[in-house]
Order: sequence, then C-alpha cells, then structure tokens
Amino acid sequence: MDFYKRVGIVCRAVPEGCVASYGQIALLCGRPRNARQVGYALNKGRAGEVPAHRIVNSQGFLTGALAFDHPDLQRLLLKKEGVEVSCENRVDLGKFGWKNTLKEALELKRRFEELGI
DNA sequence: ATACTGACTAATC
DNA sequence: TGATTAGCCAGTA
Repeated sequence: MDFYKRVGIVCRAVPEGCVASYGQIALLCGRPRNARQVGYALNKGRAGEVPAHRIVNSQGFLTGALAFDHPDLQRLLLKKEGVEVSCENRVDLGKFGWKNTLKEALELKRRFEELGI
C-alpha cells in the first residue's frame, strides 16, 4: 500500500535526537486517522528500513513491543542519540518531540507526488 | 464476504 | 487528574 511507503519516507525524515508519535506520522502521510496502521507498518518492516525507535505513542511511551531483538534496544538507540528515556520507558515529548515545520511537511508532500504515491 | 486484530488517539467520565 | 470507551482502518484468517 502506498501508505506504507509514505510511512517509510516520513519516518526517515524524523531528525536524529527527536521522537515522533504514530498519529503525527499518520498526519504527515495525509491519513490523520491511521495511527494504528503506522504501527502496523513498522511492525514487520513493511515500511522499509526506518528508524522505528524514534516513533512513540502520543504520551511519549515506548510502546515498541517486541519490535526490537532486545527489549531495551529502543531505549539504547534513543539514548545514544541524546534522548532521555525515563525509567518507565517514557520520553519527554516537550523536549524531544519532533516539531516538524510547515516547510518539512510540504517537502514530504512534494516527494509523495514525485513518486506518484 | 465477515470477523477479528492491533507499535493508536481523542473524547468522555 | 487518571481511567475507560469508542472510533479508526489495513491486514489476516
């Protein structure tokens, strides 16, 4: 599905050291109600090679169930990028949440059109 | 075709 | 506030 390709592109647009929510990704894909599908897309690499560790839920929790070989891999990767992860697998969205600019959103949209998806 | 399942969310209580 | 509920929609069986 095209949506998955979009998810891949959007995820790769998330800068290092930031996290984004599923809903946010869905929104940038032009499908505001597809947050669940974003998670599903990431689950079996359906969206291609993406920094899936930067995707958390709307409350900042690393719900990342079983997506990584080691349960702590996601936190490790985030920490390595400078993202603080609390003891209960949570990040401060206020500090590390990706604030995408309108410019970035348009750029993504343009790329979608380029690819005809 | 129908039913059930989620790496979700926003609204409601 | 924190917990529940009800939509959500592409996959899978």
